Amino acid sequence: MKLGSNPSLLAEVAPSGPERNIKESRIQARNRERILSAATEIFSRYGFRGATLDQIAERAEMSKPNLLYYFSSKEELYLAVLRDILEIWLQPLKELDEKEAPEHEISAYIDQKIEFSRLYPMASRVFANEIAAGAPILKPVLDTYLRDVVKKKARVIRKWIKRGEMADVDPYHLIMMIWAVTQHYADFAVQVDSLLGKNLDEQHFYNQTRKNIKRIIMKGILRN
Amino acid sequence: MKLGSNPSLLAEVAPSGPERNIKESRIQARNRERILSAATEIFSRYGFRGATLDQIAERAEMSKPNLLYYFSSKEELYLAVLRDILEIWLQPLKELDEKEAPEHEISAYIDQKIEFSRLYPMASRVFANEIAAGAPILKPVLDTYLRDVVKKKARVIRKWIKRGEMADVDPYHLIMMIWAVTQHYADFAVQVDSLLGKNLDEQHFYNQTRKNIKRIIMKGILRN
Amino acid sequence: MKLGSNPSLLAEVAPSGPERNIKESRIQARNRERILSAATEIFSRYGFRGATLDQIAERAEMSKPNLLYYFSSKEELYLAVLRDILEIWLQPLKELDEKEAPEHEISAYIDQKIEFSRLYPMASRVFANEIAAGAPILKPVLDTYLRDVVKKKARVIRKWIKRGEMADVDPYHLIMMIWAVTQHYADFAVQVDSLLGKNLDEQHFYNQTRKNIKRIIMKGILRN
Amino acid sequence: MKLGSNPSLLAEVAPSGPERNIKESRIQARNRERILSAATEIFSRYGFRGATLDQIAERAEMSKPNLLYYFSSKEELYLAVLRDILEIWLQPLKELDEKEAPEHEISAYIDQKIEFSRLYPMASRVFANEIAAGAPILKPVLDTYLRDVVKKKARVIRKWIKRGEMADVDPYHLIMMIWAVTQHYADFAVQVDSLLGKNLDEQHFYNQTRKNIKRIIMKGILRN
DNA sequence: TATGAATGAGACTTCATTCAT
DNA sequence: TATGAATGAAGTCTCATTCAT
Repeated sequence: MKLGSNPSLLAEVAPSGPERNIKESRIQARNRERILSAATEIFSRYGFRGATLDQIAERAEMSKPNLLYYFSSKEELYLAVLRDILEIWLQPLKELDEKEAPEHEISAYIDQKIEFSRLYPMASRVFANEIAAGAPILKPVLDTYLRDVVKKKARVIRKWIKRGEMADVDPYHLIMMIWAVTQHYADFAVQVDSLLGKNLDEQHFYNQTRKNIKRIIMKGILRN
Repeated sequence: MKLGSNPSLLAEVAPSGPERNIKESRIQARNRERILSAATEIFSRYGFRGATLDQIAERAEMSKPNLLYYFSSKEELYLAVLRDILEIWLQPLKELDEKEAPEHEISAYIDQKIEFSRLYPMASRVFANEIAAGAPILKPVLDTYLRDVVKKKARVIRKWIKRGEMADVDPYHLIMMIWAVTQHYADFAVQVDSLLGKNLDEQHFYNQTRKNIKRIIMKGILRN
Repeated sequence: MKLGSNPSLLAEVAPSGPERNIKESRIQARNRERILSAATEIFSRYGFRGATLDQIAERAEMSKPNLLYYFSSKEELYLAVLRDILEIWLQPLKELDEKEAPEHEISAYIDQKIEFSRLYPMASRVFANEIAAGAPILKPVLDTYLRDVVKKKARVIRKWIKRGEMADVDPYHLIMMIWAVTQHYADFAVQVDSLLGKNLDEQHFYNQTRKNIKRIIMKGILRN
Repeated sequence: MKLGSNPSLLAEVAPSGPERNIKESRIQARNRERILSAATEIFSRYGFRGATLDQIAERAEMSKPNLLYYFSSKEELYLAVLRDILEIWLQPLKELDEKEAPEHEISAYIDQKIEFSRLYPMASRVFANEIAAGAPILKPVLDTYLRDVVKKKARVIRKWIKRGEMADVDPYHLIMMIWAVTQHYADFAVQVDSLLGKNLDEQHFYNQTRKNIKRIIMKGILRN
């Protein structure tokens, strides 16, 4: 799934009409994508206020007024970026299946979260910044959409516990713990680099990371 | 330990002399403290760029030029805030003692980190924002000071492992995992609130949190 | 030659393309010129630090941010003004021709310098202020460009002396003397006014000036 | 004569009273002098607006409020500096004596002006800056005091001309020419340095200068 | 769809000056 | 006489946004 091309949360007018419009629509789609990608990068580096439309426009190889043709304000652009992120970010959680064994499901979930950190570290940091700043923009979405998704999955975990398939831990805390641990490698990347050195083989690093996280968490939720 | 009064990183002239000087020095100390406290709050809410000296000055009940009389630029103020935070933040880690049992030491460490999240959530968020933004200011400190402190403590953990007192986990990943999990409750407080509801008893909430985190991590590092 | 339209030192994109571009480029050229003219006036009156962008923008009938759209900082604007001045100022010197008689050449040079003082007294004063202040901005240009131009012309004068066509005076001192005397009437205009009264006919005044200066200098360098 | 200690133009309350006051008055005198000297240096480098009281106070090794105790505003301090300069600057002109031969008198005058440039280049530049900036502060003094002194001496020169002791040149232009040429070496020192190189022996340089200037001017005003 | 030009609202910072002691 | 503390006014510069084409 590509950032900036998520149709479910980002309202897009369905292009319908003569061929010329279709072509233009392709340009539009490409430009939107380029903008969102550039914005993600710049927002992740400088935060909402720190980022400037100039920087984003330059990264997207586009004039500032043209950028504002696609997203009519800085805030709107920021919101679009956040929505995209949230969707990809929640996708794996939605897939937790109570019919499967918790070991398998939770292990797979951790894998996917780490993969997200590896693939979209900048997106992850935009999200982290927004939340750490008190979610001025995203609060409503957190209070409704996020809350509902998590509530549903907490129920799944509770079922596993009731069935005696895993230890009796608070589902919410477990979920948050997994989030915290897996995102840490994206959000605090500089710090991680400072500690471990930057010259590590990325593939190897993420394997190590995965192994260590799983060793502790999976053992921690085993029924004893 | 109070924010803004840390003498080890923030150079403060020791007030010694006639009474008049002491009094003036007290004004200074009090003002510095008020500024640092106000700055922590504002920076945590809006990030470095998003925060304005106007806001900070108002919060500190002080004119802007007077604020700049104490900290000669926004960046210097920000740096002072970060230094203070880093020091308090690392203190508990420094206390890990290889002569004690790892269960006790790590348990105590987790307690202290959670306590920090509870007492200084805003400070924690300033730090998180800085790191997520790529640590433009703090990078040098991370690469030297932080790196050294952690290296020393990684050695302690490795000794415990060698002595067979705990499971064979990577010390760096363990430390980062504890950081990730304990800070999450400060840094992502809004998100936590959205999920758990805000009307929870703080005391009870942190007890729950502590219990759940420890249950998983302590079990996860048990020698099997 | 008009101030602010000097293409040799002040990079200007050559306008070439469809009519629309030409028109816009004309706006640019016109605005640049207006700004440089206004800046010369204000800088001459208040010096670099004393001048404010507000004043310059108002004189140029333009908003301050728009002014900064053309010259991205006060210093850049100042530099542009100085470069323009230096070029016009040195032009006449470059024309000294060793194949002609020194009387004719030096006489013509004095004429041109006085004319410059008459036409661009403000520009001359900006230059004088910069140099008197230690040339914080212009030093590098003086050390290279100016130095080279003068060195070349000193050689011309030495040739005249060798050929016995004029008295044996130091070329550098002669050139500086001419500068000093001719610029005085622009740079110290207020003082001149105070002494001679302001109600003098400008044409007549400059004729008098020219006559007196030439009488002394030309006689002074005659081979005896 | 020392800069900053000129009692004729700079109003000083005559200290009279008990011994203690006299002592303090000595401190006062010393401080005034130090301030004026520091101010001359800073004003010469940065102009009136460019200079800051902070810089001057630091150079004078004094706190800013204390400096303002002696000169109650920046403008007042600047005026004091200018008055001092003007006095020393005019002194030699006042000594032109019609009873002596013009060659001797004018030659001596040039000597003294060059000496002033050599001894007080910074003072000379403060003056130059003020005049080039339109003499916002000094205009009244120029219009009265300076005007009168020069008028008197112009009469002396006219007498010499009438008596046939020198060529028939305009006295005002002659005086201004001497000013222009002799001050040039102080006011445009950086430019002179750029052209001639800085590593010249100062003594030798000024001898050369004097020689060249006199050769031209003295020859120029000879009766033919 | 695209962009050069323009601007109002502010942000940081400096600085002469005053206050209180 | 001296100075730490404080501030109002102003200055440079940035930036999201709009205008005109």
